[in-house]
Amino acid sequence: MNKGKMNTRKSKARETKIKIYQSAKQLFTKYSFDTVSVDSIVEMAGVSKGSFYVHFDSKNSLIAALISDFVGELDLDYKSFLESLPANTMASDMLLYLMAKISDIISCTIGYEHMKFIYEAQLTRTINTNAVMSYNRDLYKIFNIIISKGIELGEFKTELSSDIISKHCIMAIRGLTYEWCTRYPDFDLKDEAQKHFKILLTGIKS
Amino acid sequence: MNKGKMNTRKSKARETKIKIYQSAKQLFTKYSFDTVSVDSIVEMAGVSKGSFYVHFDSKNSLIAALISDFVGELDLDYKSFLESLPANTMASDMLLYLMAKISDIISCTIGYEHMKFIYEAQLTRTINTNAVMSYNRDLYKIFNIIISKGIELGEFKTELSSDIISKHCIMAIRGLTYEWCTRYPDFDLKDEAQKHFKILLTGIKS
DNA sequence: TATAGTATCTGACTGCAGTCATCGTATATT
DNA sequence: AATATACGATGACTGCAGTCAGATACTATA
Repeated sequence: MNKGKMNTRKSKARETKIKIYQSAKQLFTKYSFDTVSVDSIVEMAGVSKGSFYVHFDSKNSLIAALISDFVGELDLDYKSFLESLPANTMASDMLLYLMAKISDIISCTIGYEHMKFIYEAQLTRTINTNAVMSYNRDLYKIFNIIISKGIELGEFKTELSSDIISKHCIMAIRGLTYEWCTRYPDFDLKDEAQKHFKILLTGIKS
Repeated sequence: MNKGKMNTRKSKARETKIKIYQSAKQLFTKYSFDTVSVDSIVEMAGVSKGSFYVHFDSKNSLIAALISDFVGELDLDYKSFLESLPANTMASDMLLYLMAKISDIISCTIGYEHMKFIYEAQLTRTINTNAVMSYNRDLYKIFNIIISKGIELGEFKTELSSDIISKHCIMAIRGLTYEWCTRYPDFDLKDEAQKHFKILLTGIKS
Protein backbone atom coordinates (compact mmCIF):
# COMPACT_ATOMS: atom_id res chain seq x y z
CA MET A 1 0.00 0.00 0.00
CA ASN A 2 1.42 3.36 -0.84
CA LYS A 3 -1.14 5.61 0.78
CA GLY A 4 1.63 6.82 3.11
CA LYS A 5 3.51 10.08 3.05
CA MET A 6 6.66 9.27 1.01
CA ASN A 7 7.59 12.83 1.75
CA THR A 8 11.36 13.05 1.54
CA ARG A 9 11.55 10.88 -1.55
CA LYS A 10 8.69 12.49 -3.43
CA SER A 11 9.82 16.01 -2.77
CA LYS A 12 13.35 15.16 -3.85
CA ALA A 13 12.02 13.65 -7.05
CA ARG A 14 9.92 16.74 -7.58
CA GLU A 15 13.01 18.89 -7.07
CA THR A 16 14.94 16.85 -9.62
CA LYS A 17 12.19 17.21 -12.18
CA ILE A 18 12.01 20.96 -11.59
CA LYS A 19 15.78 21.28 -11.88
CA ILE A 20 15.70 19.52 -15.26
CA TYR A 21 12.70 21.54 -16.39
CA GLN A 22 14.19 24.87 -15.39
CA SER A 23 17.58 24.11 -16.91
CA ALA A 24 15.91 23.12 -20.14
CA LYS A 25 13.80 26.27 -20.09
CA GLN A 26 16.88 28.44 -19.69
CA LEU A 27 18.78 26.66 -22.43
CA PHE A 28 15.87 26.66 -24.88
CA THR A 29 15.37 30.37 -24.27
CA LYS A 30 18.92 30.97 -25.43
CA TYR A 31 19.38 28.24 -28.07
CA SER A 32 17.17 26.37 -30.52
CA PHE A 33 15.52 23.03 -29.76
CA ASP A 34 17.96 21.20 -32.00
CA THR A 35 21.18 22.62 -30.62
CA VAL A 36 20.35 21.91 -26.98
CA SER A 37 21.19 18.30 -26.15
CA VAL A 38 19.78 16.21 -23.34
CA ASP A 39 23.34 15.87 -22.08
CA SER A 40 23.70 19.62 -21.78
CA ILE A 41 20.39 19.86 -19.94
CA VAL A 42 21.29 17.21 -17.36
CA GLU A 43 24.75 18.66 -16.96
CA MET A 44 23.29 22.05 -16.15
CA ALA A 45 20.74 20.47 -13.82
CA GLY A 46 23.48 18.45 -12.14
CA VAL A 47 21.69 15.11 -12.52
CA SER A 48 22.31 11.97 -14.54
CA LYS A 49 20.93 11.26 -17.96
CA GLY A 50 18.97 8.34 -16.56
CA SER A 51 17.13 10.73 -14.27
CA PHE A 52 16.01 12.73 -17.25
CA TYR A 53 14.25 9.69 -18.63
CA VAL A 54 12.68 8.91 -15.27
CA HIS A 55 10.87 12.23 -15.41
CA PHE A 56 10.35 12.73 -19.13
CA ASP A 57 9.54 10.22 -21.86
CA SER A 58 11.77 11.93 -24.37
CA LYS A 59 13.42 15.21 -25.22
CA ASN A 60 10.41 16.05 -27.36
CA SER A 61 8.13 15.27 -24.46
CA LEU A 62 9.92 17.86 -22.34
CA ILE A 63 9.68 20.39 -25.14
CA ALA A 64 5.99 19.64 -25.43
CA ALA A 65 5.57 20.26 -21.71
CA LEU A 66 7.38 23.59 -22.04
CA ILE A 67 5.24 24.65 -24.95
CA SER A 68 2.04 23.54 -23.24
CA ASP A 69 2.89 25.54 -20.16
CA PHE A 70 3.86 28.46 -22.32
CA VAL A 71 0.57 28.34 -24.16
CA GLY A 72 -1.24 27.79 -20.86
CA GLU A 73 0.41 30.87 -19.42
CA LEU A 74 -1.31 32.96 -22.04
CA ASP A 75 -4.56 33.88 -20.47
CA LEU A 76 -6.59 33.30 -23.56
CA ASP A 77 -9.87 34.41 -22.16
CA TYR A 78 -11.92 34.00 -25.28
CA LYS A 79 -15.19 34.50 -23.52
CA SER A 80 -14.13 37.88 -22.22
CA PHE A 81 -12.83 38.70 -25.68
CA LEU A 82 -16.19 37.88 -27.17
CA GLU A 83 -18.02 39.70 -24.40
CA SER A 84 -15.93 42.76 -25.15
CA LEU A 85 -17.58 42.90 -28.56
CA PRO A 86 -20.89 44.78 -28.92
CA ALA A 87 -23.79 42.44 -28.28
CA ASN A 88 -25.28 43.04 -31.68
CA THR A 89 -22.13 42.05 -33.57
CA MET A 90 -22.97 39.66 -36.37
CA ALA A 91 -21.74 36.10 -35.97
CA SER A 92 -19.72 36.27 -39.19
CA ASP A 93 -17.95 39.40 -37.96
CA MET A 94 -17.31 37.78 -34.61
CA LEU A 95 -15.62 34.88 -36.40
CA LEU A 96 -13.47 37.27 -38.38
CA TYR A 97 -12.44 39.17 -35.24
CA LEU A 98 -11.71 35.92 -33.43
CA MET A 99 -9.67 34.72 -36.38
CA ALA A 100 -7.69 37.95 -36.31
CA LYS A 101 -6.96 37.42 -32.63
CA ILE A 102 -5.93 33.81 -33.19
CA SER A 103 -3.64 34.89 -36.02
CA ASP A 104 -1.98 37.42 -33.74
CA ILE A 105 -1.51 34.89 -30.96
CA ILE A 106 -0.06 32.30 -33.30
CA SER A 107 2.32 34.61 -35.11
CA CYS A 108 3.29 36.94 -32.26
CA THR A 109 2.83 35.19 -28.93
CA ILE A 110 3.43 31.54 -29.75
CA GLY A 111 5.78 32.25 -32.62
CA TYR A 112 7.03 30.46 -35.66
CA GLU A 113 9.45 27.97 -34.14
CA HIS A 114 7.07 26.75 -31.45
CA MET A 115 4.17 26.47 -33.85
CA LYS A 116 6.28 24.52 -36.30
CA PHE A 117 7.36 22.20 -33.53
CA ILE A 118 3.77 21.53 -32.49
CA TYR A 119 2.74 20.79 -36.06
CA GLU A 120 5.68 18.47 -36.55
CA ALA A 121 5.03 16.77 -33.25
CA GLN A 122 1.47 16.00 -34.22
CA LEU A 123 2.63 14.30 -37.39
CA THR A 124 5.31 12.22 -35.71
CA ARG A 125 3.03 11.38 -32.78
CA THR A 126 5.99 10.68 -30.58
CA ILE A 127 4.68 13.01 -27.93
CA ASN A 128 1.51 13.98 -26.21
CA THR A 129 0.22 17.32 -27.43
CA ASN A 130 -3.07 17.04 -25.58
CA ALA A 131 -2.54 20.20 -23.59
CA VAL A 132 -2.12 22.17 -26.75
CA MET A 133 -5.00 20.29 -28.24
CA SER A 134 -7.19 21.09 -25.27
CA TYR A 135 -6.30 24.68 -26.04
CA ASN A 136 -7.65 23.94 -29.45
CA ARG A 137 -10.68 22.34 -27.95
CA ASP A 138 -11.41 25.59 -26.15
CA LEU A 139 -11.16 27.26 -29.50
CA TYR A 140 -13.53 24.65 -30.86
CA LYS A 141 -16.09 25.38 -28.15
CA ILE A 142 -15.89 29.08 -28.85
CA PHE A 143 -16.46 28.50 -32.54
CA ASN A 144 -19.42 26.34 -31.69
CA ILE A 145 -20.98 29.04 -29.54
CA ILE A 146 -20.66 31.72 -32.20
CA ILE A 147 -21.84 29.51 -35.03
CA SER A 148 -24.81 28.21 -33.04
CA LYS A 149 -25.84 31.79 -32.43
CA GLY A 150 -25.41 32.55 -36.13
CA ILE A 151 -27.63 29.63 -37.09
CA GLU A 152 -30.22 30.52 -34.47
CA LEU A 153 -30.50 34.08 -35.66
CA GLY A 154 -30.85 32.96 -39.28
CA GLU A 155 -27.51 34.40 -40.32
CA PHE A 156 -26.11 30.99 -41.27
CA LYS A 157 -27.82 28.24 -43.19
CA THR A 158 -29.23 25.30 -41.26
CA GLU A 159 -28.11 22.49 -43.53
CA LEU A 160 -24.96 21.86 -41.53
CA SER A 161 -24.73 21.56 -37.75
CA SER A 162 -22.63 24.08 -35.83
CA ASP A 163 -20.49 21.12 -34.80
CA ILE A 164 -19.58 20.25 -38.34
CA ILE A 165 -19.02 23.85 -39.36
CA SER A 166 -16.69 24.32 -36.39
CA LYS A 167 -14.70 21.29 -37.48
CA HIS A 168 -14.31 22.72 -40.96
CA CYS A 169 -13.26 26.09 -39.56
CA ILE A 170 -10.58 24.54 -37.37
CA MET A 171 -9.38 22.42 -40.27
CA ALA A 172 -9.08 25.63 -42.28
CA ILE A 173 -7.02 27.17 -39.47
CA ARG A 174 -4.73 24.14 -39.60
CA GLY A 175 -4.29 24.55 -43.34
CA LEU A 176 -3.53 28.24 -42.92
CA THR A 177 -1.11 27.64 -40.09
CA TYR A 178 0.62 24.81 -41.91
CA GLU A 179 1.02 27.05 -44.95
CA TRP A 180 2.38 29.81 -42.71
CA CYS A 181 4.92 27.42 -41.19
CA THR A 182 6.15 26.21 -44.56
CA ARG A 183 6.24 29.63 -46.23
CA TYR A 184 7.41 31.71 -43.28
CA PRO A 185 8.19 34.58 -43.43
CA ASP A 186 6.65 35.07 -46.88
CA PHE A 187 3.08 34.54 -45.80
CA ASP A 188 0.94 36.96 -43.83
CA LEU A 189 -1.09 34.65 -41.62
CA LYS A 190 -3.52 37.29 -40.42
CA ASP A 191 -4.21 38.67 -43.86
CA GLU A 192 -4.57 35.29 -45.55
CA ALA A 193 -6.74 33.99 -42.75
CA GLN A 194 -9.12 36.90 -43.16
CA LYS A 195 -9.39 36.32 -46.90
CA HIS A 196 -9.87 32.61 -46.48
CA PHE A 197 -12.52 32.94 -43.82
CA LYS A 198 -14.43 35.46 -45.89
CA ILE A 199 -14.78 32.80 -48.58
CA LEU A 200 -15.71 30.12 -46.06
CA LEU A 201 -18.24 32.38 -44.37
CA THR A 202 -19.94 33.19 -47.67
CA GLY A 203 -20.28 29.44 -48.05
CA ILE A 204 -22.20 29.01 -44.82
CA LYS A 205 -24.30 32.15 -44.84
CA SER A 206 -27.94 31.72 -45.68
CA MET B 1 38.75 21.85 -67.92
CA ASN B 2 36.48 18.91 -67.49
CA LYS B 3 34.79 18.84 -70.86
CA GLY B 4 36.41 15.45 -71.43
CA LYS B 5 34.79 12.04 -71.32
CA MET B 6 35.45 10.85 -67.75
CA ASN B 7 33.80 7.65 -68.85
CA THR B 8 35.03 4.88 -66.61
CA ARG B 9 34.89 6.96 -63.46
CA LYS B 10 31.52 8.57 -64.09
CA SER B 11 29.80 5.36 -65.03
CA LYS B 12 31.20 3.65 -61.95
CA ALA B 13 29.93 6.49 -59.78
CA ARG B 14 26.57 6.21 -61.48
CA GLU B 15 26.53 2.49 -60.78
CA THR B 16 27.29 3.10 -57.12
CA LYS B 17 24.48 5.62 -56.82
CA ILE B 18 22.05 3.24 -58.49
CA LYS B 19 23.13 0.39 -56.21
CA ILE B 20 22.42 2.54 -53.16
CA TYR B 21 19.14 3.76 -54.59
CA GLN B 22 17.91 0.30 -55.51
CA SER B 23 18.91 -1.23 -52.17
CA ALA B 24 17.12 1.55 -50.35
CA LYS B 25 14.05 1.10 -52.54
CA GLN B 26 13.93 -2.61 -51.74
CA LEU B 27 14.39 -2.07 -48.02
CA PHE B 28 11.85 0.75 -47.80
CA THR B 29 9.34 -1.39 -49.65
CA LYS B 30 9.64 -3.99 -46.92
CA TYR B 31 10.28 -1.85 -43.82
CA SER B 32 9.36 1.65 -42.61
CA PHE B 33 11.55 4.70 -43.17
CA ASP B 34 12.56 4.77 -39.52
CA THR B 35 13.58 1.16 -39.16
CA VAL B 36 15.83 1.12 -42.23
CA SER B 37 19.24 2.53 -41.30
CA VAL B 38 21.80 4.04 -43.66
CA ASP B 39 24.17 1.31 -42.47
CA SER B 40 21.76 -1.39 -43.61
CA ILE B 41 21.34 0.31 -46.99
CA VAL B 42 25.09 0.56 -47.65
CA GLU B 43 25.63 -2.98 -46.41
CA MET B 44 23.06 -4.28 -48.88
CA ALA B 45 24.54 -2.13 -51.65
CA GLY B 46 28.03 -3.33 -50.77
CA VAL B 47 29.52 0.15 -50.51
CA SER B 48 30.89 2.25 -47.68
CA LYS B 49 28.89 4.69 -45.62
CA GLY B 50 31.00 7.54 -46.93
CA SER B 51 29.89 6.70 -50.45
CA PHE B 52 26.30 7.13 -49.42
CA TYR B 53 27.02 10.71 -48.46
CA VAL B 54 28.93 11.33 -51.68
CA HIS B 55 25.71 10.63 -53.61
CA PHE B 56 23.01 11.79 -51.22
CA ASP B 57 22.92 14.74 -48.85
CA SER B 58 21.12 12.79 -46.16
CA LYS B 59 18.93 9.80 -45.55
CA ASN B 60 15.92 12.07 -45.88
CA SER B 61 17.22 13.35 -49.17
CA LEU B 62 17.28 9.82 -50.55
CA ILE B 63 13.76 9.21 -49.28
CA ALA B 64 12.65 12.42 -50.94
CA ALA B 65 14.16 11.26 -54.22
CA LEU B 66 12.33 7.96 -53.91
CA ILE B 67 9.04 9.65 -53.19
CA SER B 68 9.50 12.15 -56.01
CA ASP B 69 10.18 9.38 -58.48
CA PHE B 70 7.28 7.41 -57.09
CA VAL B 71 4.95 10.35 -57.52
CA GLY B 72 6.47 11.04 -60.93
CA GLU B 73 5.77 7.46 -61.96
CA LEU B 74 2.08 8.04 -61.52
CA ASP B 75 0.98 9.35 -64.81
CA LEU B 76 -1.28 11.95 -63.40
CA ASP B 77 -2.74 13.08 -66.64
CA TYR B 78 -5.12 15.62 -65.26
CA LYS B 79 -5.89 17.10 -68.62
CA SER B 80 -7.06 13.79 -69.98
CA PHE B 81 -9.02 13.28 -66.79
CA LEU B 82 -10.77 16.58 -67.29
CA GLU B 83 -11.24 15.93 -70.99
CA SER B 84 -12.91 12.66 -70.11
CA LEU B 85 -15.66 14.66 -68.44
CA PRO B 86 -18.60 15.86 -70.55
CA ALA B 87 -17.82 19.26 -72.04
CA ASN B 88 -20.83 20.87 -70.43
CA THR B 89 -19.84 19.80 -66.89
CA MET B 90 -20.12 22.74 -64.53
CA ALA B 91 -16.85 24.09 -63.12
CA SER B 92 -17.94 23.45 -59.54
CA ASP B 93 -18.69 19.82 -60.37
CA MET B 94 -15.37 19.53 -62.14
CA LEU B 95 -13.63 20.72 -59.00
CA LEU B 96 -15.51 18.18 -56.91
CA TYR B 97 -14.62 15.34 -59.29
CA LEU B 98 -11.01 16.47 -59.36
CA MET B 99 -10.96 16.63 -55.58
CA ALA B 100 -12.35 13.11 -55.44
CA LYS B 101 -9.57 11.93 -57.71
CA ILE B 102 -6.92 13.72 -55.67
CA SER B 103 -8.31 12.19 -52.49
CA ASP B 104 -8.06 8.73 -54.02
CA ILE B 105 -4.52 9.29 -55.20
CA ILE B 106 -3.41 10.61 -51.83
CA SER B 107 -5.03 7.93 -49.74
CA CYS B 108 -4.63 4.93 -52.06
CA THR B 109 -1.71 5.48 -54.41
CA ILE B 110 0.64 7.68 -52.41
CA GLY B 111 -0.49 6.37 -49.06
CA TYR B 112 -0.44 7.49 -45.49
CA GLU B 113 3.20 6.98 -44.60
CA HIS B 114 4.58 8.70 -47.69
CA MET B 115 2.17 11.60 -47.38
CA LYS B 116 3.07 12.06 -43.73
CA PHE B 117 6.74 12.03 -44.60
CA ILE B 118 6.27 14.72 -47.25
CA TYR B 119 4.33 16.90 -44.85
CA GLU B 120 6.93 16.46 -42.15
CA ALA B 121 9.73 17.11 -44.59
CA GLN B 122 8.22 20.39 -45.63
CA LEU B 123 8.13 21.56 -42.03
CA THR B 124 11.66 20.52 -41.21
CA ARG B 125 12.98 21.84 -44.54
CA THR B 126 16.02 19.61 -44.37
CA ILE B 127 15.30 18.28 -47.82
CA ASN B 128 14.25 19.48 -51.20
CA THR B 129 10.66 18.58 -51.96
CA ASN B 130 10.51 20.61 -55.14
CA ALA B 131 9.62 17.66 -57.32
CA VAL B 132 6.61 16.94 -55.20
CA MET B 133 5.84 20.61 -55.13
CA SER B 134 6.03 20.80 -58.89
CA TYR B 135 3.45 18.04 -58.80
CA ASN B 136 1.42 20.40 -56.73
CA ARG B 137 2.11 23.15 -59.17
CA ASP B 138 0.55 21.03 -61.89
CA LEU B 139 -2.42 20.69 -59.65
CA TYR B 140 -2.41 24.42 -59.22
CA LYS B 141 -2.48 24.98 -62.99
CA ILE B 142 -5.38 22.61 -63.36
CA PHE B 143 -7.32 24.40 -60.66
CA ASN B 144 -6.59 27.66 -62.39
CA ILE B 145 -7.94 26.41 -65.70
CA ILE B 146 -11.19 25.15 -64.21
CA ILE B 147 -11.75 28.21 -62.07
CA SER B 148 -10.99 30.62 -64.92
CA LYS B 149 -13.59 28.83 -66.98
CA GLY B 150 -16.05 29.06 -64.08
CA ILE B 151 -15.49 32.78 -63.78
CA GLU B 152 -15.74 33.30 -67.53
CA LEU B 153 -19.04 31.49 -67.76
CA GLY B 154 -20.45 33.48 -64.85
CA GLU B 155 -20.64 30.47 -62.55
CA PHE B 156 -18.17 31.97 -60.06
CA LYS B 157 -18.07 35.52 -58.79
CA THR B 158 -15.51 37.87 -60.25
CA GLU B 159 -14.34 39.57 -57.06
CA LEU B 160 -11.40 37.21 -56.65
CA SER B 161 -8.94 36.18 -59.36
CA SER B 162 -8.72 32.54 -60.36
CA ASP B 163 -5.16 32.69 -59.13
CA ILE B 164 -6.15 33.59 -55.62
CA ILE B 165 -9.01 31.13 -55.53
CA SER B 166 -6.65 28.35 -56.65
CA LYS B 167 -4.30 29.23 -53.82
CA HIS B 168 -7.11 28.99 -51.30
CA CYS B 169 -8.24 25.66 -52.73
CA ILE B 170 -4.75 24.20 -52.48
CA MET B 171 -4.40 25.53 -48.96
CA ALA B 172 -7.67 23.80 -48.13
CA ILE B 173 -6.29 20.55 -49.56
CA ARG B 174 -3.25 20.97 -47.32
CA GLY B 175 -5.48 21.44 -44.28
CA LEU B 176 -7.51 18.38 -45.20
CA THR B 177 -4.43 16.27 -45.87
CA TYR B 178 -2.74 17.41 -42.68
CA GLU B 179 -5.86 16.51 -40.72
CA TRP B 180 -5.96 13.13 -42.45
CA CYS B 181 -2.34 12.49 -41.52
CA THR B 182 -2.88 13.36 -37.87
CA ARG B 183 -6.18 11.52 -37.50
CA TYR B 184 -5.47 8.53 -39.69
CA PRO B 185 -7.23 6.13 -39.94
CA ASP B 186 -10.20 7.84 -38.29
CA PHE B 187 -10.74 10.41 -41.00
CA ASP B 188 -12.23 9.79 -44.42
CA LEU B 189 -10.23 12.11 -46.63
CA LYS B 190 -12.44 11.76 -49.69
CA ASP B 191 -15.65 12.31 -47.80
CA GLU B 192 -14.38 15.23 -45.72
CA ALA B 193 -12.81 16.83 -48.78
CA GLN B 194 -16.12 16.71 -50.64
CA LYS B 195 -17.95 18.32 -47.73
CA HIS B 196 -15.30 20.97 -47.27
CA PHE B 197 -15.14 21.86 -50.95
CA LYS B 198 -18.93 22.14 -51.13
CA ILE B 199 -18.73 24.88 -48.50
CA LEU B 200 -15.81 26.57 -50.24
CA LEU B 201 -17.54 26.40 -53.61
CA THR B 202 -20.69 27.98 -52.25
CA GLY B 203 -18.41 30.77 -51.09
CA ILE B 204 -17.11 31.50 -54.56
CA LYS B 205 -20.24 30.93 -56.60
CA SER B 206 -21.98 34.01 -57.91
C1' DT C 1 14.03 -2.69 15.33
C1' DA C 2 14.76 -5.68 11.49
C1' DT C 3 13.39 -6.75 6.96
C1' DA C 4 11.19 -6.37 2.54
C1' DG C 5 9.83 -3.53 -1.03
C1' DT C 6 10.19 0.05 -4.29
C1' DA C 7 10.92 4.81 -6.10
C1' DT C 8 14.62 7.26 -7.70
C1' DC C 9 19.07 7.72 -9.51
C1' DT C 10 23.22 6.41 -12.08
C1' DG C 11 26.41 6.23 -16.07
C1' DA C 12 28.22 3.06 -19.20
C1' DC C 13 26.26 1.33 -23.27
C1' DT C 14 23.74 0.84 -27.88
C1' DG C 15 22.26 2.37 -32.27
C1' DC C 16 22.12 5.60 -35.70
C1' DA C 17 22.95 9.89 -38.72
C1' DG C 18 26.34 12.35 -40.41
C1' DT C 19 31.73 13.89 -40.89
C1' DC C 20 36.38 13.95 -42.39
C1' DA C 21 41.21 12.98 -43.24
C1' DT C 22 43.10 10.08 -46.38
C1' DC C 23 43.71 6.98 -50.18
C1' DG C 24 43.71 5.19 -54.97
C1' DT C 25 43.05 5.92 -59.60
C1' DA C 26 40.97 7.85 -63.86
C1' DT C 27 41.50 11.95 -66.36
C1' DA C 28 43.73 16.32 -67.81
C1' DT C 29 47.90 18.77 -68.73
C1' DT C 30 52.73 19.13 -69.97
C1' DA D 1 54.99 9.21 -71.36
C1' DA D 2 55.39 11.68 -67.04
C1' DT D 3 53.11 14.50 -63.86
C1' DA D 4 49.34 17.01 -61.63
C1' DT D 5 44.59 17.30 -60.48
C1' DA D 6 40.44 16.06 -58.62
C1' DC D 7 36.73 12.59 -58.31
C1' DG D 8 34.99 9.12 -55.86
C1' DA D 9 35.51 5.62 -52.10
C1' DT D 10 36.66 4.45 -47.46
C1' DG D 11 35.74 3.46 -42.51
C1' DA D 12 36.97 5.03 -38.14
C1' DC D 13 35.15 8.72 -35.62
C1' DT D 14 31.87 12.22 -33.39
C1' DG D 15 27.68 13.60 -31.32
C1' DC D 16 23.34 12.69 -29.71
C1' DA D 17 18.85 10.28 -28.20
C1' DG D 18 17.44 6.81 -25.68
C1' DT D 19 18.22 2.10 -22.64
C1' DC D 20 19.10 -0.86 -18.87
C1' DA D 21 21.04 -3.52 -15.12
C1' DG D 22 22.35 -2.40 -10.90
C1' DA D 23 23.16 0.83 -6.78
C1' DT D 24 21.08 3.72 -3.16
C1' DA D 25 18.20 4.95 0.30
C1' DC D 26 13.45 6.17 1.74
C1' DT D 27 9.09 3.92 3.32
C1' DA D 28 6.01 0.24 4.78
C1' DT D 29 5.24 -3.87 7.30
C1' DA D 30 6.13 -7.56 10.90
